[in-house]
Amino acid sequence: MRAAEQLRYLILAAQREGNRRLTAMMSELGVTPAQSEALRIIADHGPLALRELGDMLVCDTGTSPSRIVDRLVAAGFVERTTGEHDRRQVRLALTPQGRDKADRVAEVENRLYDLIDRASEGTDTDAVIEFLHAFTRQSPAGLALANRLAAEKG
Amino acid sequence: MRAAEQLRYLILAAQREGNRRLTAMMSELGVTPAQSEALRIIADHGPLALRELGDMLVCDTGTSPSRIVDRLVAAGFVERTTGEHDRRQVRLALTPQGRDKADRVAEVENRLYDLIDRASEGTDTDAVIEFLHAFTRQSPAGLALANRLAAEKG
DNA sequence: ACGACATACATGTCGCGACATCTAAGGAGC
DNA sequence: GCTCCTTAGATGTCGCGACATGTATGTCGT
Repeated sequence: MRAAEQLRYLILAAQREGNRRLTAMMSELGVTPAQSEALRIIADHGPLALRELGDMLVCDTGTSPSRIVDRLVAAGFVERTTGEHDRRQVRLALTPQGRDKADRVAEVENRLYDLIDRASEGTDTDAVIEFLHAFTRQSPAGLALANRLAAEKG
Repeated sequence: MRAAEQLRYLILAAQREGNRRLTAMMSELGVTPAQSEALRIIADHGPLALRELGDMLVCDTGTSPSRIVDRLVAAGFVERTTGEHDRRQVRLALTPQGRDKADRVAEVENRLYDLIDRASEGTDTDAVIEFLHAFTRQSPAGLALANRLAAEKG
């Protein structure tokens, strides 16, 4: 089997396994991984337009994440408001319950990251990060992550 | 941002981007990435039971891949036959068109792997493979890949 | 002011992908 | 032979994830 083929399937397998675990961990909060990602972005980056959220979501990079937000609104975590200056826009803000849920999501995420840290002991993660970064540069999902990192610094 | 978090999103982004490209490349053959994977496994590992196929699929590792096979049967690429000795089983075999399609899929895959090789020039892919392998060991998707590698050697 | 174009978002569709549940068929112990 | 248990597969459900399309709103050129 070509190295590239192995790489392809390993990346797929790693994503699946990570998502499987995260799904299990997040289910105790009643949210899915995709919902948790959106929740955390809204929590961290304040009231946002749907487009701005979409620009930071690694999942659902294609179209606007209307339907993920639908569920967050239905669950009472997010409030949709029509933009004041631009009536096309939608402003997304967390409700008090949403803020609370986002905090709990952050805790669960940290548990996941601890797991990842433990699993990657002894390996040069920086090299892996560098490699994957080069791989995803220019891709929608890669740009979403870059946007998130940029916003974190600014 | 924690390294583990970056790793998490980079793996997600890499999978998404890879799938996006593969979808585009496979669409000229009228098959999806998941269908192409199943097609190639049946082509390489002869008549198979559905369970055996499931044990080698990195995608759809959960339940049996009945529905992916449904579409391959509907497209005329795969033939479902009830097992002779065990009437619960289903034997999956390629039709002549399926064999032809599998060959074309293999060509497209090689084009993808060439792209990956070119994109990973100058990086130590073996280290990345080692890392991801450790990461997916014991996971369903990881085991599926291991099964495939084992069958390749045997 | 108005028409062409662009942008923000919603919505329809399709194929997964994970989970739960159901049915049929086989096998083991008695 | 009969019950209990396991296994193989099919099927229902839900939430994505990618794509295409539709609609309302804003903007720009003239």
